[in-house]
Amino acid sequence: MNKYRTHNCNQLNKGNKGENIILSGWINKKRDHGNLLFIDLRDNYGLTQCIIDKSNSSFNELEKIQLESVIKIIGNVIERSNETINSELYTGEIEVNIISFEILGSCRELPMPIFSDQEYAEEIRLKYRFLDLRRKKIHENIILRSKVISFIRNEMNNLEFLEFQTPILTSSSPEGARDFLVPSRLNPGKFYALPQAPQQFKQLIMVSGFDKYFQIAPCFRDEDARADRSPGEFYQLDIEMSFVEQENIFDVVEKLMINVFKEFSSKKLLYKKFPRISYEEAMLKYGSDKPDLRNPLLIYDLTNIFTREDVSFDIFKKLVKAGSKVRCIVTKNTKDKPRSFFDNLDKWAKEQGASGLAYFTIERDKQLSAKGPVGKFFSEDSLKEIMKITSAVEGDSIFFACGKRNDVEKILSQAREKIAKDLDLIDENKFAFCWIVDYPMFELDELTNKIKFSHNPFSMPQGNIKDIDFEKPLDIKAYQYDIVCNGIELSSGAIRNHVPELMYKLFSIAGYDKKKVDEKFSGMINALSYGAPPHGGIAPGIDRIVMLLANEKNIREVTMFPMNQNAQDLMMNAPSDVSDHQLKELGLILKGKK
RNA sequence: GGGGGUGUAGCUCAGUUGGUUAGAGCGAUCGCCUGUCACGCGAUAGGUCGAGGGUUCGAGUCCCUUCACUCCCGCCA
Repeated sequence: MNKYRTHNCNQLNKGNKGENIILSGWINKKRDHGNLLFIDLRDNYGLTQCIIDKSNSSFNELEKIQLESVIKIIGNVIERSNETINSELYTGEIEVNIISFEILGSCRELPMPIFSDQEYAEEIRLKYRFLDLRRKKIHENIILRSKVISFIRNEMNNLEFLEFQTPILTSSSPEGARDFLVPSRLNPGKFYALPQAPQQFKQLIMVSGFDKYFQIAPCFRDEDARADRSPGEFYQLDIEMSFVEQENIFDVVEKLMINVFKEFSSKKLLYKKFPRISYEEAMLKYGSDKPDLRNPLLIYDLTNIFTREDVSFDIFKKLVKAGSKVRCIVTKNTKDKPRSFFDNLDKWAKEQGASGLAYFTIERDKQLSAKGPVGKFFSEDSLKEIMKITSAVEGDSIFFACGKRNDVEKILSQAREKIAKDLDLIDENKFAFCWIVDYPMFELDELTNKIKFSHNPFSMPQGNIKDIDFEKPLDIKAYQYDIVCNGIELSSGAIRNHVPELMYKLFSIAGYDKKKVDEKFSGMINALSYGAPPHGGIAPGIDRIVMLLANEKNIREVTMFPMNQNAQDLMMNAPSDVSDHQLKELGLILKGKK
């Protein structure tokens, strides 16, 4: 108890009847009956209805006070009559009869209402974030975030992981995302980089012999935003363990995810044991390495159908001959869907930059036939073969895309989502987790046609080191894995390569000579040559986990002070100009603005 | 860097085929109202229709440019 309050705004009930109390909070809502005034007083914890009538000398002043002003109320608790009980409030059986009040913080006219379920332009929400955060839904999201982080920290502690901080000012790394750079005053012309992740540090922690590490780690990447990706900064549950295999990591993370999601959501887990899907299979069946497994639609490869004599769909046949792939999505029992359903999808695909989606529906008159604009090109036998490959039956429809493998994967992945949404196939009350495993170590850069790391250069290639065929680098798989939930990539991780010679070898394949590796990764490579344990880890994204738990589609809804899409903080005006003096001290000259 | 959407009162939105003085709800201000909990009733104020240019007798509406916000592609080892 202090001078501001004896109770919070979600505490009083019938048991407090007759007590003299003090409450402080924001004026959430006023209902003015002329000679009788109701005030809903709000704080972090809840609402309490307060009441005052004309006989009180404070009435006139209170009647005029702005919503969202902060006031202190001295009053007594009275029981409400049966008809006036509000069962939606914890404090709904009582109200506070106001004796006197005091303004603690007055409020100007609001740029946006607080007590409302309306949605507002992002610009105004971000500029007045401190007001936006008073609103119920987002206020609760931020509290949820706090609780989730606290729960995770507790779980990790119980599993005997040690929490360490790693540097925020570190060195720029050549791989990966763009770095945020910080000029060094003491080392003119040189720059720190903010860590994209504590990747090297957590490995060095293992080399230092600490065995099991975690951190709720800030990560900084100067890349463009998406709905599920904050520009600039985000948080990962960074984990690293020594003397482990892939399965040991899965075990820890799977249990952690199950505990977190059970604790904070009433939605059901679709799988108790998270399915493992190889990268290759994911790309084939879902067109993506972050498939939403709630979505029952699957992709099938029909390239070979277009080499048949009895299929006369010449456009596709020509493309297939030139190396294109044909893949399809089957929709069940859609024969009675209106023509517009099919045409809209074709139109939509074209809008996405694809060449469109060909389609037909399998029907039976006397014999099997394909109904739709391209149906006539398929013989009955070819239809049977298609049905065999795709498990399609009469009444189902088939949507085709043809093109380069990457392009087909991409458009069909998007089409899977789009069709499932249109047909309402996704159960929003489920969480579908899965592991994506067996990532390739390298991939071909489409622009330069050179081999590059497809994921993390520090990953351990699969198989016995002596048996790895370095002549076929694109065939090398890595102990590299992602965890995905409802189509959102929650994290990726890997068993690390702790063998320096092997590291040099892999880097050389990606075009880095020994000198460059020594230069760019000196801390790392040096450390590995002084007795490094086998180790591995993972780093689930905290923001995205909370986003899923809060049932939000946008990461700003679970971020207290987010930046806008252009990486600006509209409340704090960041980024901002700096003084000439500051620039001079840092040895920087600006070339001028655009 | 590219593509889509949005931009009208403090807030959320409507505004027909280009046609008189640009509307509504909430909020604000003023008045009435003693049991509301999205209280109710009445009145008043509040507009560079994001900005600039163009077409037209006439533009919120059509065209061009541009800005802001947002979604997507690229990017994100």
